[in-house]
Amino acid sequence: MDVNQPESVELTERQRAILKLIVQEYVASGRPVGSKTLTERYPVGVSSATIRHEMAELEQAGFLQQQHTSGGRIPTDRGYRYYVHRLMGAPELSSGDQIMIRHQFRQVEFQLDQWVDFAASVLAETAGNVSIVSAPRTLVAKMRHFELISLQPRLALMILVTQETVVRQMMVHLPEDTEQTELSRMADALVAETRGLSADEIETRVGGVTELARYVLEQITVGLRGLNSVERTQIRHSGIENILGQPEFAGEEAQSVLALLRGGSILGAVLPQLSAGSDVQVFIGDENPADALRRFGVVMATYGITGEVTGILGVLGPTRMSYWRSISSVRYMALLMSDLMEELYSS
Amino acid sequence: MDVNQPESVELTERQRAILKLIVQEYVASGRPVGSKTLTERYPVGVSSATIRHEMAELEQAGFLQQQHTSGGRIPTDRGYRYYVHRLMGAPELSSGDQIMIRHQFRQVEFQLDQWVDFAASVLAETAGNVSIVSAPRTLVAKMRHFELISLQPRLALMILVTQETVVRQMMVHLPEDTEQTELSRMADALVAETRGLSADEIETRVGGVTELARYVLEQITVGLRGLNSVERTQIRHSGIENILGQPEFAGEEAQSVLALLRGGSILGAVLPQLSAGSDVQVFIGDENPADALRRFGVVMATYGITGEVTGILGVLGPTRMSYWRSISSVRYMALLMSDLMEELYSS
DNA sequence: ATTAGCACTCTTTTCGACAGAGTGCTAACA
DNA sequence: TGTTAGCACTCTGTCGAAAAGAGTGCTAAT
Repeated sequence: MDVNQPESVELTERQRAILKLIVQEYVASGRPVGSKTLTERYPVGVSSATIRHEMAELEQAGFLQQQHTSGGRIPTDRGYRYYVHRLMGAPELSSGDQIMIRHQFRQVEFQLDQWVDFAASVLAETAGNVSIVSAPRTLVAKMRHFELISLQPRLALMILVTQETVVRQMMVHLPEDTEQTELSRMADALVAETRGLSADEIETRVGGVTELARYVLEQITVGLRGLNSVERTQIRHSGIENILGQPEFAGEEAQSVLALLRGGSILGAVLPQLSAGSDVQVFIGDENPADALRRFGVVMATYGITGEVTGILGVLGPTRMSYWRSISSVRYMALLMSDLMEELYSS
Repeated sequence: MDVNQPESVELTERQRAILKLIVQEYVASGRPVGSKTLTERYPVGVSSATIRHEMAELEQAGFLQQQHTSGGRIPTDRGYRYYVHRLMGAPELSSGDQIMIRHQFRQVEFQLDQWVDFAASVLAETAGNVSIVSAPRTLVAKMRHFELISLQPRLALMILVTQETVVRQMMVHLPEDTEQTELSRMADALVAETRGLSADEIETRVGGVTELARYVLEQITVGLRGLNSVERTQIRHSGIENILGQPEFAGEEAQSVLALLRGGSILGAVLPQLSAGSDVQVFIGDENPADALRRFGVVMATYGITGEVTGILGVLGPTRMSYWRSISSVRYMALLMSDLMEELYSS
């Protein structure tokens, strides 16, 4: 277990049991849970008065909170945190689910883009939340191949393939009228010269011979840089429906999620906190750096091959969400995607 | 004006004025409109009783409907239809908006994919609804160029570029270990042979020499066919938040929209009705072929170059939506996208 | 043809009462 | 000393009646 910062305060065995039940009950029902329901619904060996007593202490310690004087208690962010860290148990997807998911991936076309899309939708499904997945990004994109295809005398389509087989296409306005044959010849020459180089290296090491070649090289560096700039990183998301049904996201709240996802600003909100390579990371409510996420729980992980290609993936839901489900799903999906990357890039 | 089927019934001048006001008022407020509010809010020259009388006739004629015995009237689908066809006036975006949009497009990278995305978001914004945009599709994709890039001895990345400069990448498992040089040589030869041909033509006319070449050709036909099969047509959408705030899409209704968009089934629901090349087409409530769209208004248009490349684009909203805004936005956007296609494909 | 007036219908809001759920505290109990 | 039963109290949610508001159809007068 390495699901973020530990919790120092010690609770009695019974308090922990009660906290656990409260979290689970609240996550399941969505309604604040009181001492009586707890004793009725679960075979705790004590009376409601005792539970009340313990609840009061848990509240004192900051694990529970009351929204109204009467009306049961709900976990605080800290309560969730304790639950996730100490009470929840090891989150692991059932092997049935694992096999099913892995099998589904085999059905999908062998292609990065599709994997990312698919991962987003599978993750949304298994975690029952909104999922977000970024396409993996290389630290430094390196040229593998490029093509120039003449469209008009002064317009060409440039197709750029990196070492990591990421393909990017862009239109290039040419400084002078140029024939396809000429373009092809130049491309061949430049490919030979720039293979395996990064944008920086191309810029310093390679001197263009003709003006045209210089211009094309410049475009290539632009293209390569574009591939590893964070701003351009695309985020796919899926499963907004999952979150929409829930009571806490009635009207306005729903819009805020949508806005978050559309602008792609989740990335900015979440990314700074993520340390690559570690296990699944969980941010609950206030723990989120971004204000907009204060009322959400975020479960993220990185995937890929450390030091080479990495992407992020995770889910986003109300603070009151099933962390067990989310964490197990995210963890497994990160593992799976890493495997796939390994497979794709082993060369 | 050519916004779909005309309406035969004749109304008096006053009835039309009243219908127009009712539609506008209802679209704006979302609440059924009664005779009194109408006389209070607008300078109609008659009393509420007269309005009531006329309303009763409009209801008889099928343009209005009452949800409850008391509580004002709302337009029927037919009422909207009449409004759109006869009362609304020519929908045209303000020239300011037009210039702004066109200018924004200049800022975007010169690339098809980006245009489609961008069109979706601009359209959602200006129409204030959910927008859907399909990438333009050629009737028959024709080969222009392809590349094979060796990844592993038996795995290559194939990049396929059509005459229309649509790029598709796919992984190809090779039947035997093959070197990059060998792949390149074969690709060059096959490109020369297949340039300008469609999948069908490639299949019949070109006989592969080696087993490998035959296999690659087969993959190419698969790739080309994939590009013009309807099922694969991707739909981008944008602006779900716009629709979410509205009262009619409180809980469950919202989910149905999401489901529609996610599955990509809107395409299937809308496409059959669309006749290419004509002006903007409007489907109001029951006029929609698909059951799922019965409570929506749909405004669609095709764009592109007739007979060569066409895509669709449009918006989707509650029946109670501003048709004027939607139609003018869709019309302008279709025009703009057609211009861009023209520019891209003029060669 | 229009309109003022009227009786009627329905929806929405408001308000009080009441049940339900939960709490804290205290006193008794083991 | 930890546990429990009991009690008074608080707050929420629901139910129903009453009132308000909006709209309608009809009729009779203009």
